[in-house]
Amino acid sequence: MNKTFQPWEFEKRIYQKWIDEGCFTPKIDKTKKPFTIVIPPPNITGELHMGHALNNTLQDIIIRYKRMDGDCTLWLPGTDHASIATELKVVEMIKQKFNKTKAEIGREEFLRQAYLWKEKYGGRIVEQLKRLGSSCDWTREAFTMDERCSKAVREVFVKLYEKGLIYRDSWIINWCPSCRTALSDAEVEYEEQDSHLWHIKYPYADGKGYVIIATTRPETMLGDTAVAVNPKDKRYLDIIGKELILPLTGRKIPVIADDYVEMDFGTGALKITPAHDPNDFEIGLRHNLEVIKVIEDNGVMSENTEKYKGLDRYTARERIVEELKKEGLIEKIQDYKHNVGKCYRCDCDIEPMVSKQWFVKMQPLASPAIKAVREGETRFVPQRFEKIYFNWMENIRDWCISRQLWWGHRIPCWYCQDCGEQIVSRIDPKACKCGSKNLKQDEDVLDTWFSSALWPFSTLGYPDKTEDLEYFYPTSLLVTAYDIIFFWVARMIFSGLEHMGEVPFPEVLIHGIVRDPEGRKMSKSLGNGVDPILLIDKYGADSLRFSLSTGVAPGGDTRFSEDKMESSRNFINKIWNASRYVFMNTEGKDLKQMGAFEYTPADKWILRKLNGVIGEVRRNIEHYEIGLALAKLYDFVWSDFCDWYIELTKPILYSGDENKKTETLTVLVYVLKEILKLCHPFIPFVTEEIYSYFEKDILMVQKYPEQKKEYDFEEDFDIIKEIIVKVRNIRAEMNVSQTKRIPLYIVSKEKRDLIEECRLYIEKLAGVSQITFISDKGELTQKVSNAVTNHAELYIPLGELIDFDKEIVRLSKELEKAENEIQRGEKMLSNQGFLSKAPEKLVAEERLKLQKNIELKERIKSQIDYLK
RNA sequence: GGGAGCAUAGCUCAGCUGGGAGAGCGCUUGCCUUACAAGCAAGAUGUCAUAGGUUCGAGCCCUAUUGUUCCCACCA
Repeated sequence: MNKTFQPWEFEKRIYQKWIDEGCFTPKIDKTKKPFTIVIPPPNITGELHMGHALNNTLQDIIIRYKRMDGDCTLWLPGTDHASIATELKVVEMIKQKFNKTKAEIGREEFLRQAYLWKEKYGGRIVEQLKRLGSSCDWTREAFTMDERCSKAVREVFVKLYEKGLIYRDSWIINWCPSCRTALSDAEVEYEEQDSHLWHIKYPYADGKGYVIIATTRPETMLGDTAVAVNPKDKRYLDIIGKELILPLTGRKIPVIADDYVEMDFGTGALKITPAHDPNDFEIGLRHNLEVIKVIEDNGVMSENTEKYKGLDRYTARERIVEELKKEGLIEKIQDYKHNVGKCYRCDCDIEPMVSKQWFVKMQPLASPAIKAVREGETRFVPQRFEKIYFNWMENIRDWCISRQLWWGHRIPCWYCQDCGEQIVSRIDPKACKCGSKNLKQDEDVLDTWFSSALWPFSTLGYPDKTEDLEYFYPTSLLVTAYDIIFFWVARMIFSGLEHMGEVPFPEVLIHGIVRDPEGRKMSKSLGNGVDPILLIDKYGADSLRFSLSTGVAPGGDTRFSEDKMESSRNFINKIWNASRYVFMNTEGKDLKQMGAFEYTPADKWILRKLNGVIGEVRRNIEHYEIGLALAKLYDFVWSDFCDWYIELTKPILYSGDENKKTETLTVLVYVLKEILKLCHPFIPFVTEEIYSYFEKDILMVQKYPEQKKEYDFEEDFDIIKEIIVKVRNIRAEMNVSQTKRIPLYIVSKEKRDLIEECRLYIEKLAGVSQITFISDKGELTQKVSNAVTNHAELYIPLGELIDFDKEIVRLSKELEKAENEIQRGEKMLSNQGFLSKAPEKLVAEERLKLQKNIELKERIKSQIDYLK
């Protein structure tokens, strides 16, 4: 074994071994409990980022744990076609390669190029997931546009259409003028921007005066078809029903009354543009207003705007304001901050627009989905995210699912060019009812999230009743970041309920996002992102996994810094070297059976500790408290196993007693192997590699450690530890050289046997040359330094090294501590309320502590007197 | 406008059902001790944001306040 841990030497080899042995592929066994996780499919356009790394590390920890614990586990991987993101990439690629636009190259060729692109680059993220150690069943890898998933998409679309839950209509939608497609509400992000509130005069048609309206979007005025006021607004009561002249157009528009208008905002008069504002659109419907579209799909002014036609919407805004100023129709311009909708893919300003699109009717789907979570069929961890879910589901609007793109699932609807019939069908129709064969398929594709919503069952074979679907659905757990609860989690829940009649998973583990060392979100524009692959190259995948999962609590964000990578690597190196110590001492030796010999006090101590940590780690993982589990392992491995147990084995290994040596090595190897198993889900590569030095078998398929009753020893080895620490303490304070061995005198009545048995440990670990038991300090004739523990008084003759003043100061501090403790205990025990209401066990414990502290105090006091 | 989270050592954060404040990094001192200097040993460090309340007992529960981060809504 190398002196230091060198992950690049074995990570790829070990991953290949797991693959070759088929360790990731479950064998369906109906007598076993299935445990299934479907991966949140990364976009084929994506490069692995820290968010993916965190998400997949958590999934892998849980799935590896469940696999070792005996469940029939499936972690089903795959990728998402990411319709907008991929389309943008391919458009760019085509422009560079052929200097052609989408329209010029045509749909068929575009799709051919897109598939070529996908073949070339789409698999990259999958390779990156493998570097991380993800134990996905790659034989079941899915893609949202593969045959299986596409079949599910079409089935679901047709089913919902036939049920009347999918419809096509002209409605106000979010339009991205840059991506040139409609978007769902969830795909719009709002950002506060500095702007103005323009107050514009709209003259009465009868020529007497004007109404002033306030707007943030003057360019849309060309599409105004009314001005609305609140019916209760006394200022405007008499003008309701009057006509106004829309400036710059001369068109006549009415003044209408609608409750929606706030009286105390702006002027209390609101211009109504049904074609370009969602609220105005609703008002327009109520009042039957004309819809005049003034902005085109590409963000320029439409032909309805006459002389502004072809201008960009923001240029048009400036022109219009200028002209209004010229005509004296601008009352005032206020500075104003407001929220502007942005496209989540390209960051372009969203234009609300009336457009003919496909929608999913949400009400009937949302209600059961709300009920399911409310009744606990699906549980969010942590629970607070349920509120977010409810809030969204309860206020949901119909879901716009059509996208004016080519990369995606084409909408399975055909229009008869002769009779106008609309045919929605599972299979491509040959002819219309009217006999015409002149059919044209809808040009649009579906929202990417429409197919991801089906992921937990489409990947398992739906709509076919496959063995996988039968056995693995519903899945067991979903692990995802909180930022896609709406996009994905919520939609999977209602889709699962609707199409499978059952929630897709009983639990959702929500985690946070990875931030930079300053707590900022990692982003391309800030350039503060870190490439997980580079980190893996430098420190190894295990270090990255450890860094990401240490300190994570469900739902919490985590800050990442390279310092964490170093301390993670150091910990792994610690395990590596502890193993090296064990390996070097056991190589080629025959060991005994556990239980076939007498354990030393140190053995009993470590076995008991091991039992404790097994219980805690198991419980933490079951509750998805990954960070806590890891902290406990860290502490056990480093402090208990390495710092103490290994050191305690040295006196025995370096003694000449071959029999004892073999016994100690037996325990040492046993505990180490248990540690490797315990740590394996978190740091799979290094544990597997180390295990191979000891066993031929594969570690990842071993049984996860369980607590063993026979290791729950009654032991008081902590007394020995305390003696060792105290002696070391004196040595450090008295500046005794580390190599100098010193004699130790001990007064101990009740623990003398134990101390006697552990003599060797104390001598070796505390640098003691000889332990002598005495019955009273009066027996000592030399000048001694001393320390007191609860079970022993320690005396160390140090000759001239002793500084009595220093000693007295040190002991006085300890005396003070003991006195404080006594005070605290007396206060508690003199409290009637405590005595009568606190648990008996606790009261008894406090009594015992008090007793001990009083004894301790007396001993220290007598030491101080002795020194004076 | 509605909602949620967070506030604990110099920094990053744990602290599970209320019962003597913890870790890592950093810092001080001494050590290359035959697994490991990516290390060992011994240390120092806290008004648990503020003010009330519940309780025998509060970092933890309740109320208010302050600061901070985020999500949703979109009054033009």
